[in-house]
Amino acid sequence: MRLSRLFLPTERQPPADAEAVSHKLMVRAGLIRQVGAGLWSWLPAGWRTHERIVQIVREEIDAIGGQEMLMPVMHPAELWKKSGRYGFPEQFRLHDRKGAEHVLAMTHEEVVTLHVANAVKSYRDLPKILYHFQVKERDEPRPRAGVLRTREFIMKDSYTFDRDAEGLQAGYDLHAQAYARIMDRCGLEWYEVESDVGMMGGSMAHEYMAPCAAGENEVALAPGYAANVEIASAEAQAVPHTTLSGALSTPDATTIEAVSAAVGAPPGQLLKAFPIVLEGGERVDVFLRGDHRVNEIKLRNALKSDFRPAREEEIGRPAGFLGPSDGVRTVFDAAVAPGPYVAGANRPGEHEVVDVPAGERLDVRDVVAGDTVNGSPITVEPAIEVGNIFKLNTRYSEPLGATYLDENGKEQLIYMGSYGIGPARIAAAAVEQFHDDAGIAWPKAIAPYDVEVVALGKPGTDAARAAEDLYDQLRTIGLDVLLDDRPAGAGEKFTDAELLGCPLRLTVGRKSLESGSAEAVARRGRADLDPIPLDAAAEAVRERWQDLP
RNA sequence: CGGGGCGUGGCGCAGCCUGGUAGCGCGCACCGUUCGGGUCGGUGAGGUCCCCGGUUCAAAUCCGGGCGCCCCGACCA
Repeated sequence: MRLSRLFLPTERQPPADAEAVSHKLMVRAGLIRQVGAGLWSWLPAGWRTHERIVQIVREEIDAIGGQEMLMPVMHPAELWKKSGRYGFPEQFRLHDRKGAEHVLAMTHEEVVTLHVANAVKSYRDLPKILYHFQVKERDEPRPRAGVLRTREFIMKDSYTFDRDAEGLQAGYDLHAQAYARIMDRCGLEWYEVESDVGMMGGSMAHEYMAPCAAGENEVALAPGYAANVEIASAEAQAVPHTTLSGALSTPDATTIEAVSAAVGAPPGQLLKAFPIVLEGGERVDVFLRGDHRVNEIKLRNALKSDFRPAREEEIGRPAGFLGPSDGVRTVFDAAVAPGPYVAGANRPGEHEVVDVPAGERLDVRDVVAGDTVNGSPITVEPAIEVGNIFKLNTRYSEPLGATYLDENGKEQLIYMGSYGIGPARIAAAAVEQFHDDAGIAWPKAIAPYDVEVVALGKPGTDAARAAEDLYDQLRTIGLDVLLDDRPAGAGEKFTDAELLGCPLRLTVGRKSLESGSAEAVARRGRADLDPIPLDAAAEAVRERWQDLP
């Protein structure tokens, strides 16, 4: 492609409101443009990257037996009512001219299950892996960071259909393998982490996380261990017990910090109260060490019930001075070692030292850096979720009637899994992970173009002709080449090339022609490579190419 | 949903407080110059100042309402 003809509007300055690196650079490099909140266009060069990622995903899902198809974005609302997923705040709803209700697809479990329910009759039809790349519409409360969190985005979603849990496990494992290959081929740094399955059913889930500063998730990492902090579990660092005893006057001290200061004990020697009401109405007081935070997802999972914070009148004791009490079910976090703690005295203005007995514990706290897993301290890093795999079991086959007849002619529910990947997020994550002050440094598998040839000197000069010739040579060996043939200065061309971030830059100019070569620079690290002899360019470039990241 | 901020040529901004013919840098067009890190000089095009209403002789500027966008937090089944 000739840069003189490419629609690649680069900007010297980033959008004023951009915060994330990928947001700034992708806009500046002319890859994406905003249309509205969480609504983005992909310009030609950006779309090339998107489609290269798509192709990698396609090849790997095909390789595990996936069959590509396409399902619509607009669905009859009835289908979602049937599955019990109608009316989420994130769901776009609309009416057609006859007044019939429709929704825009947030995902495609309902539709794919509908087809399978209608078409699959026998165990002989199973297993199946079906997938498509399709637009998802989610009315996010807060779209952000360019293409990282949008209201409309393309997702590869695949679905496995199996006769039982073992079959599902096999499909799940296949996807885990495919995902690992996809992440590697895309050149990302990534982790597979355990994740929460949510309230909508399912029994196992993993997320594929690309660590980077703009990440919205946090992952806890230790040798051999990786988990979303939403569910991460680790051994807390021990703290010595308090040496205080008896009643302590703590007027107005209703926060951990205030109590800690008032009694002269570090937060870890305090008990923090978290009064809640379970779904069924039961009151529970959860107590954690004062230096820990409650993790509502872990708490919900541990209690096997949704809950809400208790209102003051339901607590019946002065909020801010809560301690263990006989009248209420009491739960201690796993990090609360038996022994004395400073806790609320259940009277205003007073705390007291209470002895927490040994007994049942639930792990309901957020892990923090320095906690240990198998003796190794964990770190907590921000990361972007670029993919997830999820065991649905019979969550959708049941309401939508997806069943088959087994060998005994007995009707059985189909076991399902669902597996998503966001190509846009992979692209943004790659930018986040691989950039420098000058711009993007794409992994070679997903760069908009493989090589950018920079032609220096005026059109019609020897250098310009040599650049054209090099451009032709490289294209004949199957490389995607961008030729900067614009009538612009060298500085402008180099600056734009570095912004766009193609992995290999070849410069042809008066200087390089003296030795009959093109200068070669690897974008990653801006490293000078051996020059490319122009009379045997194809071979030499092929060689350099292999070593590029 | 809570908090904060912004809306003025394509991009980045000033002007608003204190009302009086809309400005700067970059970009763009043309001419010349330069031609290996955004060269230099000249000429020029381009704006419903987010929208509606009000105050006023006069509103980008003051007042009221609305819309849009961004950031932080909550949320993200």
